[in-house]
Amino acid sequence: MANLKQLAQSLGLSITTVSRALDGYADVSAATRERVRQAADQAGYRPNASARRLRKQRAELVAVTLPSEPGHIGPAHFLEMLSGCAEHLATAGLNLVIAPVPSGESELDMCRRFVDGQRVDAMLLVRTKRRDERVEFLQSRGIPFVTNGRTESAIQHPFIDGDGLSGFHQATLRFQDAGHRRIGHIAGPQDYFFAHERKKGWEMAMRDRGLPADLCVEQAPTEQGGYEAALAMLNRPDRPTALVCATDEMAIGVLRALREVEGGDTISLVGHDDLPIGSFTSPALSSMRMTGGNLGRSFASLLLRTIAGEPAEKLQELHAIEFVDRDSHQRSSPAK
Amino acid sequence: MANLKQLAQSLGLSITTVSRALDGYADVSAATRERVRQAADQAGYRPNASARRLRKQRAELVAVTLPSEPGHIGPAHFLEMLSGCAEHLATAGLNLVIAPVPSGESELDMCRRFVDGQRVDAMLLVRTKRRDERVEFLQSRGIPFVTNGRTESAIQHPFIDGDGLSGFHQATLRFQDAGHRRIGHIAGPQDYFFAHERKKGWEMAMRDRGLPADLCVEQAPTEQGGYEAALAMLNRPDRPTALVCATDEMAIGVLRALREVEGGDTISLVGHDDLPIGSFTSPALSSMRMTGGNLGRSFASLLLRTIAGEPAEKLQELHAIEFVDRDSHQRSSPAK
DNA sequence: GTTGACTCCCAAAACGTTTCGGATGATATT
DNA sequence: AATATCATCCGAAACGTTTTGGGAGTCAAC
Repeated sequence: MANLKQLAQSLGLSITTVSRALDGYADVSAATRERVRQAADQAGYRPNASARRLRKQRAELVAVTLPSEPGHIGPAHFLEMLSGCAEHLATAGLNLVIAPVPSGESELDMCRRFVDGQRVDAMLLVRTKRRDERVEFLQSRGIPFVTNGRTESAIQHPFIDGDGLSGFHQATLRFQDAGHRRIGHIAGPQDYFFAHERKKGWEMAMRDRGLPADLCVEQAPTEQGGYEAALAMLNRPDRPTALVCATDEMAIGVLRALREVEGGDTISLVGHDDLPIGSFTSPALSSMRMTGGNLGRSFASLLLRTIAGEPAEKLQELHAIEFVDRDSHQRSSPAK
Repeated sequence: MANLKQLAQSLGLSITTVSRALDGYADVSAATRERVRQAADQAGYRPNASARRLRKQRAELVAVTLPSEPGHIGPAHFLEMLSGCAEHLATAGLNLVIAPVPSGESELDMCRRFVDGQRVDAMLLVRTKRRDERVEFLQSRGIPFVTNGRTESAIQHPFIDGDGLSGFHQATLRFQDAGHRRIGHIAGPQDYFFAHERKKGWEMAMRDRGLPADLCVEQAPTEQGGYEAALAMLNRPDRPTALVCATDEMAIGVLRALREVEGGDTISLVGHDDLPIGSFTSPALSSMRMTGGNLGRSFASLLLRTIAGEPAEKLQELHAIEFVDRDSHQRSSPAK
């Protein structure tokens, strides 16, 4: 409501002094500072955001791009992560704006809009592709950004990622140790870094034991995708006895397929992401998850540090994957 | 990168003319307009957002408050709704910022921060309570806002809501028509408007047929809450034969309880929200959903219209509820 | 009584845009 | 030939803040 000029006038002080008093500068006497603070409190004064942003040449905003895949925007806990991120950013005076890609516009155009209009101080990119044009653009412009998931970019950039390769490697080995030989992989779209990495982990484990890595179907990372991929795979004569699934959402679709095909209830399954819903499926879904605590907070911290100018090399977090043992990974001993 | 001054200089024009040319005013000749546009395009010029916001006294931002209930932020499709809203707002030059409530701060303080700092042109409130202090505050300040869910506020305000009372009334009647007499309700927290409304619908239907409305347990609107509520209700001697559940998430918890108690597989169940996951549970979850198409887009439209000054009375949408028949609502004929 | 240090305060510029109120010629009207 | 009309353009103010570069006054030291 009120602005600095009015506040200054009512106090018989200059705008400068009021501004500096509120910012706690030492060159205003303690008495005046207190008097100003009281008046500001009482008037409910808050500095006008646009004016400060203009003057300080900072947008006080960070944008997160939302993928526009039809009907699917990311795992169910994604919003929770964003919320944590926004909350932590807010302590530094930054707000988080969500930036879905409008139909008819590319993700690149959207980044451009935000960057060239100086609407943001940094960006958060999710669902990175192996070769990601958003990353290339932001690097060329020198805008700070952090990605959720690595890329194959030649230039380093800050990221947080789970070590999906190791995770899927280990998970596949576990199935092998339990006696499984025909272990299938329900893969996500291979242009996504995470999906490619998880598939490589599975492949590596199969090769480790001299087994063929041929039971693989690629599909959209959704319940429906998992369902369709599983149906396709289970109709093969060399049907797998265990499935390693790129995401929990796909795994939930797989569960449905397992209920529908004969003998499906003997097939073991593990997903990835540890969605809360996993405890409530039937059978309860075994899964994997990234270690490392509050993800949103970590993103916020990385964003703040990259804005502050820390080098990318120090802002890369690769977290180990841990297993979440529930029921679906040991439904029966593998036949033959 | 470039600003108006540089652009004007390089064209040998005044700042005024360049600005007006880009905004398509009629008092700059077609030839100059074209010349300016070309130069602007080529320089990748975008007006500085902060400067425009300051000058136009508009924040070009809308904030949506995120509930801070521990571990739960809303139904799984909530982000999708936000994305649709953000996308539509963007066509009017507005961005959507997400505003989680920091720990130690009330939702009210948060609204205050946004409003008094003139950081937003409007707010979107979700998970409204029957008596909602955020609503009261925004009304007192005269800031445009739209709510997801009605309130009991004496003053009208724009909202979008589903007619939960009718929906739950109808659903309960359907169970009665199928022969059920003991129909329970798994209720959400009653200070939420939607939860209260849904319970009233169930109660009304029970009373319609002279049945007691005593089989009701209130719990957190989460899978866990539904699970616990169901366990409590199923251990009663007068165990229900059918359950009407305030949300799908609670219903998914109920499904788990039904698997764990003896005879649980004969109990019918319906939820509300039509989460995508409902097709993939076992049994597939019958549900209800609000009619009315793209919810996010509707919110955006209401927000724009209330910012434009349309009266609240014209900005209230109460949508009918439709049923989504899958398997869980007819698991067996009711015993006795 | 001059100098220097120190405390407290302020005028003015700057951030980049939009917009108000003309100014300047050229053309049409009387 | 004077006047009105029109098409183009522009200077300057304004939005509300932060920050630069002092200015005035007090006090102590020389």
